[in-house]
Amino acid sequence: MQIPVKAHYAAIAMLALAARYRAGELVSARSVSADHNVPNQFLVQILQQLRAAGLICSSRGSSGGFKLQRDPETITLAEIVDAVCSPQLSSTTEGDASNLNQVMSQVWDDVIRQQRNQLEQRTLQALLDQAISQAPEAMFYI
Amino acid sequence: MQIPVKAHYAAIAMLALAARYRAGELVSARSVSADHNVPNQFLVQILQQLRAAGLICSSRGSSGGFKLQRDPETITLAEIVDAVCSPQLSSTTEGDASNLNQVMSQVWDDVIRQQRNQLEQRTLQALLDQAISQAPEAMFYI
DNA sequence: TCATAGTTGACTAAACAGGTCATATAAGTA
DNA sequence: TACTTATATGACCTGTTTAGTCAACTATGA
Repeated sequence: MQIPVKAHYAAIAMLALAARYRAGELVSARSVSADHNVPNQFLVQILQQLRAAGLICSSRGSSGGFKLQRDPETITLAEIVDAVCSPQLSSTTEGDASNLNQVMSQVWDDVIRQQRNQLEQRTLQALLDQAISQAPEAMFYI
Repeated sequence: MQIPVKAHYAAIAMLALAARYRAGELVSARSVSADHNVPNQFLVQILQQLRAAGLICSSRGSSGGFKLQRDPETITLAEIVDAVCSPQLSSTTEGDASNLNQVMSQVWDDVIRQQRNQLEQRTLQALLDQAISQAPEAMFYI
């Protein structure tokens, strides 16, 4: 019932890439970690997972970096979280004896499902728009 | 983003006590763990935390046990979860440089807050009613 | 060629999850 | 009083996850 820092960093990185998406620019891991205060090596690990999930792609060499694979409108927060968080195996709710067990399992499932809905309803573009609207000097901090 | 089993057990125990609340009966830890398939020693630990939180009280000796401190209508799932889960210190969101950090912090806070609302809106009595309505042989399984 | 930047894999310290065990203490019952 | 049931408390344990770090390798543009 707590958001992993890893998911936070992943979202920040995706937003940083989204900000440069229209321009078609590559963004380096180093610049993201410097601009947004994310531990560099940890970020690298996270970016690899985002790449493995097909959300971003990369190119090497000097002036290499990362960019989004798809339009920010089509990427949801749920996908980002899924890419960097554990498999989240569904609670099997096996041979419970009592019906209290069953009722509570239903309740927890419902809570989890509603939370997931929230993540699915937020697109990267919407988050970016929110960030831009809150930036004091427009694009300066992004 | 996963419900601890500890919270599940705590809710089961509270429901078991709620079922006997009107009759004013004490319920032993042993009977709860036997009826609902909860590890006994672990349950004892959980019951102590619920007592420390003021949700239940206990009496010792043979034919001792536990009972609710308040009416099931006034106890929410949020209180139960809080009683057995870690302090959940609010994310301080300290000196973040970028506004992407700020925006994402807001988003996570919102997600957490909505989840909490869900837990606050479910009273122990409502859960008990749900369990009773789903029991094949009425009170037999409770 | 050489600095830059992504790729890969191993490693670690600390916290948390999900418990168990042993012992002490209190209270009802015979 | 002795016995038994049941709560009270604290230490302990195993495995997994979190939040990282380190080192070595590979590709590529200038």
